[in-house]
Amino acid sequence: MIVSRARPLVVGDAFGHAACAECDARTVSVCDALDTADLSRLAAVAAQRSLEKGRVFIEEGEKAADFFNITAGTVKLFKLLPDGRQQITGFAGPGYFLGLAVGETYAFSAEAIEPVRLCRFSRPRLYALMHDLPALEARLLQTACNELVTAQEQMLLLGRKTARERVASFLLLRAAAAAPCSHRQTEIRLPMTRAEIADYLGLTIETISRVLSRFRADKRIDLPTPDRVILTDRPWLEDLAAGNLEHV
Amino acid sequence: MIVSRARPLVVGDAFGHAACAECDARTVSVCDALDTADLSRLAAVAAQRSLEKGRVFIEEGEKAADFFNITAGTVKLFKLLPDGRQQITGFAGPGYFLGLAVGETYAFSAEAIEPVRLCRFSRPRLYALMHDLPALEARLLQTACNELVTAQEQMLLLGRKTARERVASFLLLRAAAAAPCSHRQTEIRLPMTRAEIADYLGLTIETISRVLSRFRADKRIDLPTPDRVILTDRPWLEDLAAGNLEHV
DNA sequence: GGCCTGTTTTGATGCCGATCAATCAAGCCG
DNA sequence: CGGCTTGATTGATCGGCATCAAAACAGGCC
Repeated sequence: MIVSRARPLVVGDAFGHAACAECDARTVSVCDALDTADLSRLAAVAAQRSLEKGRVFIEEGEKAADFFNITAGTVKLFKLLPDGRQQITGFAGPGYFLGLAVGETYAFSAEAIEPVRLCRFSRPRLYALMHDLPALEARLLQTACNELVTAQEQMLLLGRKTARERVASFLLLRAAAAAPCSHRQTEIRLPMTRAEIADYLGLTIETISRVLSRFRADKRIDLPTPDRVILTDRPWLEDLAAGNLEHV
Repeated sequence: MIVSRARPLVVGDAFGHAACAECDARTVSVCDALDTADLSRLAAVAAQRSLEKGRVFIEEGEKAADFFNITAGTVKLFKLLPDGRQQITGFAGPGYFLGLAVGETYAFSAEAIEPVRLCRFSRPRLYALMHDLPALEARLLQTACNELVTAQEQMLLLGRKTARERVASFLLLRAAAAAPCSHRQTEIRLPMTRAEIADYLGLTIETISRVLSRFRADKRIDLPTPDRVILTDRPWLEDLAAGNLEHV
């Protein structure tokens, strides 16, 4: 449930740019790399869309025709095996740039797990713009490197961490993702279901639930509702996530 | 054991460029994106090095001062947990561009698992060059996207595939990596130990060995020596790796 | 050859997390 | 209110891979 915040009415100097001026994701997205004039050019090739929860808007193997920039809500990025096994490779919130694909087709699928708003860019148009705006290309490279680092961290988690370490890492990751909004908060919101957490961490629903219950019993976290978590012992969680404990 | 091939003596038109002309990795690396004139500029900021087996030349957390381009041999990229658990995030052979790091520090370590030759670029110099040569920057973005796709595939493997599926995927990946050299070969060489395969696939040495033995008993592969594998039933391996079997 | 060292293979056992299954809590709607 | 649905929690049991242990093998060296 995204709070639909009241937005100030802004009269833009260019079509589309008005939307950028009031965009919540403006300062944390690739758009931040551009000055006002160039942002207008970017906005000119963008189209805004709203997606209801559950909507799949990228399908693995489809022709990669568009890039996306999330401005509100959360999406999951995932890959499937023929028998239905699912691996979620990441959750993308406001500011996330999406669609960096090699070759002609998407390598993953994407689904809105909440109501989502996003900007859509046609691939050839964005490429053309990249050619003109080195700052944009540099920013995308930077974004890709960030993702790469995140992906490597996730491989360590999936390949070598225990269930408890994975869940601790996940909670801290969520806290970090929410941090830019209001610093040092101990309470986090989980917009995804247990099944989605499980598919992200390479575990099962039951294991997620059990580990969270155990954390609560040990007074490391609190769970007022299933989708709200309060980190009551963050140092301990950090040690666990880093692999410093695991004899406890 | 890399075969040290005899190289033709070439007189380059610029210092360093001579080395490029005789470089085995030239056509499959980022260097391929540049024309002769620009390649000279790239070569001018490069330094060649040889590394013995076992040499760690990038350490996670260290200041990211250099980029590297492998020209011969194989290196492993990995992350460690404090208690020694290791996750290998990838193996890099000739042509691989290395060091794409966000921020100031490397996010992973790198070690030569064979005798290695590589080109080293100082980070600020390469950045400066990127500014001048859009083709280079575009190529690096492309490289980063490729890595991202590979990383996502690996997350699926680590999070959701069984031990047998992982090993099958690994063998096919090795075959594909060797393919550019001589197409459709059924024999592959494994320059890494069982321990390294295990740390790459999120398994143990024993499991790797057992699965390979089982594959051989089932006449899916042959193992003339521990580091040479012949894929005798590639279609079956492909089905298994894709997750289409696993009732067998 | 014979010894040494490190890797791979094979075997016996155990445990963590998966699976199967039941209960619980929270909407939603008639 | 009660029946229905969906997601979360808790319990009982199982199995795949890890762990522990030992044997087989290979290469290097004298």
